[in-house]
Amino acid sequence: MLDIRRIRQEPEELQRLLAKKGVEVDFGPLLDQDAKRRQLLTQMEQLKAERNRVSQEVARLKKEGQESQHLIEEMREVGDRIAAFESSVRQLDDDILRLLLTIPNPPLPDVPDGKTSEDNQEVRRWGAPRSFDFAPLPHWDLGEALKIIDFERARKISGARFAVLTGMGARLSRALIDFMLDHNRQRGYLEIAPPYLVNRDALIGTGQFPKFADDVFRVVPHELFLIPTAEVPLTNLHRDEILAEAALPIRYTGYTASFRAEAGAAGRDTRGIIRQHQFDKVELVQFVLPEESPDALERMVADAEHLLQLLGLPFRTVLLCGGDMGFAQAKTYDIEVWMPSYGRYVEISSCSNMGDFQARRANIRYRPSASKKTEFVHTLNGSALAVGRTIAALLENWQEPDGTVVLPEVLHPYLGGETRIVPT
RNA sequence: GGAGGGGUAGCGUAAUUGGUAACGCAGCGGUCUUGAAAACCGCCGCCCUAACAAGGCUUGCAGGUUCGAGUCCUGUCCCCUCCGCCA
Repeated sequence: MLDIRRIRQEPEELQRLLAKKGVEVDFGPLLDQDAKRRQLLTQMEQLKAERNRVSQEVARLKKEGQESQHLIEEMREVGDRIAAFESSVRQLDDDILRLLLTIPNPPLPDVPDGKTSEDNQEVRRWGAPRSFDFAPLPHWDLGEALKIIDFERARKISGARFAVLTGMGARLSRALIDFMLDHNRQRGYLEIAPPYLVNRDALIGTGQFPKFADDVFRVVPHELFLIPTAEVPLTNLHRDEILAEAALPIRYTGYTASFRAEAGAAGRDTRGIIRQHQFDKVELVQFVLPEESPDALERMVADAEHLLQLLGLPFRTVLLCGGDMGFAQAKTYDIEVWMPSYGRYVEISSCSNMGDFQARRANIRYRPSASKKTEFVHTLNGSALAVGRTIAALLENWQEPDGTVVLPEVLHPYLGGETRIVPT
């Protein structure tokens, strides 16, 4: 959420930055309502000050046994006027908040211009796509041949965009989660196991609501929502809290299933496990001092990249252009893994600096030791990594001509010493 | 799901028939001290403001009654205990 004071002070600059995301915003109505609200607020507070003063006077007169009826009648009328102001101010508050919640986070100045993923900037490349001397299979065919992914039965029990992992598929998934969590913990993140169902305020806090409610599964009649990412519960852990400066940075990692309705993604990635309604992910979330968030983002990307290096999966890292960024992000790096079936790099992690955007929505602050005033922290999040896509990448990149799949060494301890997946 | 008890600043506790939130601890700053402790003084919820002054708001949340609500009324959320159910 944008700071209304900043909108007052530099609306043109904000409009210029938001244009990088391809968003045109007219702050006019918002600023009008803001000005009106502050004017009404002042008048209301003056009346309240009078009422407080006279009420004290009434108490004093009563104690002394003196008549106070005329004051009470006077204040009854003042009370009615206050009530009228209150309802106007409340209405304006609601309107202003509703507008603010729909304005995206302006990108940081070093975010490149551009409209689509074509305009993203590649910043790094690691490993090289393998050249196969046989015809490699896509992971959906491999998964069925190895009997480790069952799409048929998933369709039966749940529908499209679901998968059942079987045998070594399920074990590989569990091993990856374990491996990723251990790795992240060793790099300074505290492991968290959060709820998968959250309330509306949590989703407003991280930015999914109110604008992207259609992408989230809603559990009626409880008004709870299935998390679209662990970012939601992890970031909201500190909603409405004032953190000690000494406690920062706070780094969390957590495994959860994630649930996305994928509204508007019809026809994309329909085969395989790249895009599912339910998928596993290990997430990183950080709360940091504002001045430290740029460095924290670089470090977070390196943490996620390191996992891919250990797994021996070729990847490239791209800095997203404004037009390809999400609603709440101030700066985003995507890490893309080489996916032979696609013949290109595919997103396997997205790491973002959210600036104070989520902190304002979720009211996450800290108290700088130097000053009395509280400040908003900066939040960051990133996947490390998306488990389903990692499985797909491992199967495709490490398949052998005989139909088996070689498992990277780092996973052997997590798989009881198994070194490859063989057909059963 | 049912019954009962509870929610006041980081923690622990106050507040007369309704009269405008008090105290202790912790924390921060200062005095004193070689340093520390102790003692003493100040600060120690939020908003508005460039900042100040002034003012407003704040007893889980949202309403209501009232000149005035921590206190009375309604709804709701959360926590605890017991019963029921349950992995």
